[in-house]
Amino acid sequence: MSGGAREPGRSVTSKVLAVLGAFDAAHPQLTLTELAARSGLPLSTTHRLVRELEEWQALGRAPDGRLRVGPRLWELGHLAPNRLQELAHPWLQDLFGSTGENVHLAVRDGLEVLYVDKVYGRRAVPIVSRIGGRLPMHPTGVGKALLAYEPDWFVTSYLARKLERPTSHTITEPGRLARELAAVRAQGYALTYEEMTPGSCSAAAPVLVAGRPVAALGIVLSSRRARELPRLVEPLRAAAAGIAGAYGS
Amino acid sequence: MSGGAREPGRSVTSKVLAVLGAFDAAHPQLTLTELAARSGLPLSTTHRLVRELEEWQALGRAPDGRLRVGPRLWELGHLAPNRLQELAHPWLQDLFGSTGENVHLAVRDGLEVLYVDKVYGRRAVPIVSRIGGRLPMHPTGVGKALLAYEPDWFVTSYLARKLERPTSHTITEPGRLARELAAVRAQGYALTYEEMTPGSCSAAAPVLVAGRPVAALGIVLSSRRARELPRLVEPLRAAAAGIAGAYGS
DNA sequence: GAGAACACTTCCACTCAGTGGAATATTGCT
DNA sequence: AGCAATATTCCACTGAGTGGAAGTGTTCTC
Repeated sequence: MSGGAREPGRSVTSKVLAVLGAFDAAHPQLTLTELAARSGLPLSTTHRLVRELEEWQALGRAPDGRLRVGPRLWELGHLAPNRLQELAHPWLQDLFGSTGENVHLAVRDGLEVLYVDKVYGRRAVPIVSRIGGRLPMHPTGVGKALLAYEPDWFVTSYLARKLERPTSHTITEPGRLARELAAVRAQGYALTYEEMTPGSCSAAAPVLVAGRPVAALGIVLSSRRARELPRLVEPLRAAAAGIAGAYGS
Repeated sequence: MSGGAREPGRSVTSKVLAVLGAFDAAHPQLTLTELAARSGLPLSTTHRLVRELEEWQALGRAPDGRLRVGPRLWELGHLAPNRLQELAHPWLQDLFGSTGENVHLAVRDGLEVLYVDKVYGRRAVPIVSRIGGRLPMHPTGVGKALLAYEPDWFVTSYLARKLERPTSHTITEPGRLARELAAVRAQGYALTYEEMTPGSCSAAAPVLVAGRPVAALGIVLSSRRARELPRLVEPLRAAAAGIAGAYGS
């Protein structure tokens, strides 16, 4: 038999979405073969879909010929209204203006933090967070700030899993992490030291609206400057409170 | 006959893209009926596609139930690597820091400017440009800065069309616009006064790499403060030159 | 430079997923 | 309530989509 019998029960739309969904922060560019493997589709099917998506500029090519998200999706993505970001951005900007440090805003999405906005200047420490990117909660400042205000059942189930350990400073022992979160709740902000990336440390404060952690505001600097963090906590909390006030109304 | 004969010659993928493409800056949210009309698809087909796209969070719902671009596309869009933005952002940030004014970066795409980045603070004048948005070239500062450095044939064909006239200050008379562009080229920057939006004025400088206008950097303020523009031109040009230097290498 | 390993592209007979007009349900407005 | 606009479901028909296999190009290694 030469003709292909179609695999039953899968819509074309879902295949298009599988192709798009194969791209993520860890795999921003892929070869056709990788894309086929990641989307679970036969190579020839992937090839045809890619060609159409490329024609529409939904996908593009990196200089080396690998596939990546194209300009049309970039444009489309920016159409998604994001009330939180629009409203919070001026505060991030102010905070950046008064401190000169990397500032970012994140929300919880599932068991991860999703970065929603980021402001950085010329002499920024290179940091891992990028807008639209995701990181686990327990090694990040914003993650801890958010997690500390989640209900107990959520925290318990979060801690019950095997926790990733990106650096040797990452706290993964459930008891210690639980105590850490209690401290965050008590003082109203979280601190990290090289728990996610060697060489950087951070402070973060939750944006609490009616007691619910709708977002967290974080500030990141080189770990050599860790002792400057305490000075930054007050402006950080003030900005977080400002965002909370604006968001609540 | 009750069953639908399929319209021949159109792939499902193209229909999915037609649905997504129906959203633009002028129509960020649509009802199902509007969406069907804009994408040129039958209502029932649109409905089925929308349901799948919604399930995958490629589309979402506004509070009033209208459809809009969903979080998954927002996330996907941010994966599109944008070398220009990443590299230029620190300069916009610096420029904002030293002036406190709205700053944005745009490229030419076809006959329009496409806004690639924007930095604004708490007391920003509300301006029309938004990241991912498009505007015509002749009424905007960045548009004029870009157009002035395009080859003659391009400018001629641009001016030959009927030009939109968003405000009474918009220059649409081809001869006058051509002279304006010559002046821009002579002085190295463009100025506007209420040509796009009543109440705002702007200055813009091209980012020239090997003589080609790869982008333009603009600064926008309330038109009541138009006389402050000249002071801003030098830092603006310096930042544009900095971006050009970084981009060229 | 022969040969292998890999990545990409094209081909084509088979068949079921997608189709869209019409019927029905829901919502909003007067 | 009565009407209009909008959203959702239904279903018989069929060609668009399918994917294995063969063909082409590119990049290694020996």
